[in-house]
Amino acid sequence: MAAVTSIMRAHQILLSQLDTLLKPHDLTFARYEALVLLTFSKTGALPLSKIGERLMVHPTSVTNTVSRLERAGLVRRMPNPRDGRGVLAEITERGRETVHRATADLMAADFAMPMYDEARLEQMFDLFRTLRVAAGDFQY
Amino acid sequence: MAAVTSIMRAHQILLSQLDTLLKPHDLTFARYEALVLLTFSKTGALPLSKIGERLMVHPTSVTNTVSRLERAGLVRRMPNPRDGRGVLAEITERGRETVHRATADLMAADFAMPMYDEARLEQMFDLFRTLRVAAGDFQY
DNA sequence: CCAATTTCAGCACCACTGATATGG
DNA sequence: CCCATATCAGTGGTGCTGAAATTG
Repeated sequence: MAAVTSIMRAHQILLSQLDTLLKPHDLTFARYEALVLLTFSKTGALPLSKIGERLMVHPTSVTNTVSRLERAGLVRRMPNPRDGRGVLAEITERGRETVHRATADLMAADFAMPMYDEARLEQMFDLFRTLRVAAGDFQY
Repeated sequence: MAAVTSIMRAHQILLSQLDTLLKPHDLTFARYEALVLLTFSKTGALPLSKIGERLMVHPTSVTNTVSRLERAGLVRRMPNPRDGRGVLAEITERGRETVHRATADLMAADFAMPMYDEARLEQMFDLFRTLRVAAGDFQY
């Protein structure tokens, strides 16, 4: 139980600090994650379904997130040429610039975790890998 | 960054499973935490301000949480005899029964973390202690 | 007079359900 | 016909701000 509340509290603290760092860029962490995902894709565009799968968020939440990013001009919707049912979210030039600046800010703040060295960060990642695999995250 | 998203994902998975376990008891994890805090206090009653401090939640959120618990009959509001400005939230008998049943369910499910042994849970707690101390949690 | 406690109205965000249109 | 994709409307939960009433 102590471990559980520990995760809850850590998440709460982290998210709050990250959102504060991202606020000047008009981003929340959820939106930032979506943008980063797009920058890491080859063509800068992904079907909404893929985004939801990778970030483990509900389809309606993806629609909402993409709509907000689109209103901010960081992403644009495109019909999926390989599936008439689908929609692609494509990152715009402004989106790339924004993600670049935001990432610089986050890195300057050590992603709000300046108190850990590389070894401990890796330890943390490894610990949670077990949980995430059990929950079906990491679906390669 | 991988460590950060790792925490985010783990939290998301955990909270979802915990809330599913708590749903039959008409509780969310936030409300469960508040109830547990009350059962652990000597008199079964605490000022709202103390609850907010311990759980690190905003004063208005405490008001909201307590109101929901009160509507469910698990808690009742009392004037604070030692501070005319304050309000005490006192757990009711039904509240104690509910928390007891809910805790039994959570323990039966190993708090949604059956994949970890004691050593790893402790390791997790210790890792996050650093972050929480830095953020002013653990204000003894 | 200032500070602390609590409440309220209101807003943003996220998760979800249920229903719907469209296409594979 | 069934399934997948995406959207919309609506609900519940949480987190905050700003303002107010009450009391120390």
